[in-house]
Amino acid sequence: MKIGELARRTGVSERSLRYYEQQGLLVSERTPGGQRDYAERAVDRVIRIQELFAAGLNSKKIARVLPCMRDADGGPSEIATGKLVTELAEERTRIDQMINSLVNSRDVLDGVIDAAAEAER
Amino acid sequence: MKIGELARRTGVSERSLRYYEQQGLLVSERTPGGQRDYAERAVDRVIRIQELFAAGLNSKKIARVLPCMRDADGGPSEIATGKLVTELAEERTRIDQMINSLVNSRDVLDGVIDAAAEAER
DNA sequence: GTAAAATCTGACATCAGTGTCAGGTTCAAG
DNA sequence: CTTGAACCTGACACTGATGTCAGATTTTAC
Repeated sequence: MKIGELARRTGVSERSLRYYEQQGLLVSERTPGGQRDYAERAVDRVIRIQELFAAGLNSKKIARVLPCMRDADGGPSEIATGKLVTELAEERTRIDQMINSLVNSRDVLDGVIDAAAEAER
Repeated sequence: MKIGELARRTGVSERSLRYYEQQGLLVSERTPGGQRDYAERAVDRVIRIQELFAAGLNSKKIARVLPCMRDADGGPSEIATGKLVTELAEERTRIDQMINSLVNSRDVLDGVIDAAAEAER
């Protein structure tokens, strides 16, 4: 599939898809004319990348993690080194805290929304 | 309490505290000499602000939400308008999606970490 | 073959919170 | 007093993913 379709199906801009490739996060075949041609699995991969970005990992770290995760089809093509595992454990902790923080914020917003509904009646 | 102590107790830099004040998110008394003097409740407030930032709200929106939330001591000093409620509901949806995304990423990292532990033995 | 749509590369802009530094003032302890 | 620590304002830099635009090329539809 070409870049336009991938962008549409993932909700990620073409700009970002090219950037991901430049950062070594995403690979593509090329047509004889030089246009990108993506495999079907690219869809899942792009979504994972987006999620990892949202989780606060930068592209360098994502590039190191990606080969270690189980792909849609097969098992992981690489095993994380001890150093990477340590770093990922830290990220994991951070993500956990982030989730707690988000849950708090969600509760706060709910409180404000409820108070407004309460006041209305 | 002065800015240094507040920074220490909240883990937020002095720079950020001054920025919050500039954005109308945080108020402070001033000593005769012009130095900031915070009330005890500022601690909780700063933490809330940080959480709302982490949840992706910008300072302008936070400034609108803050007066509508229940403070540590009393009830909310303002009730959210219909327009604000609509916006907050959207934010809430976004935060929910964000949480889901983070949970996914956490699971992915766990998978990588587990696979490494698995491989080691 | 032609025209429109899609894609290519490269460059520059943006966002918004935060880091950092400079030069000056205030505060608190001895 | 004096001195060092803490604080003040103002300004500039940065980060790094993403938006956007220009000009050229490829692809697709007719």
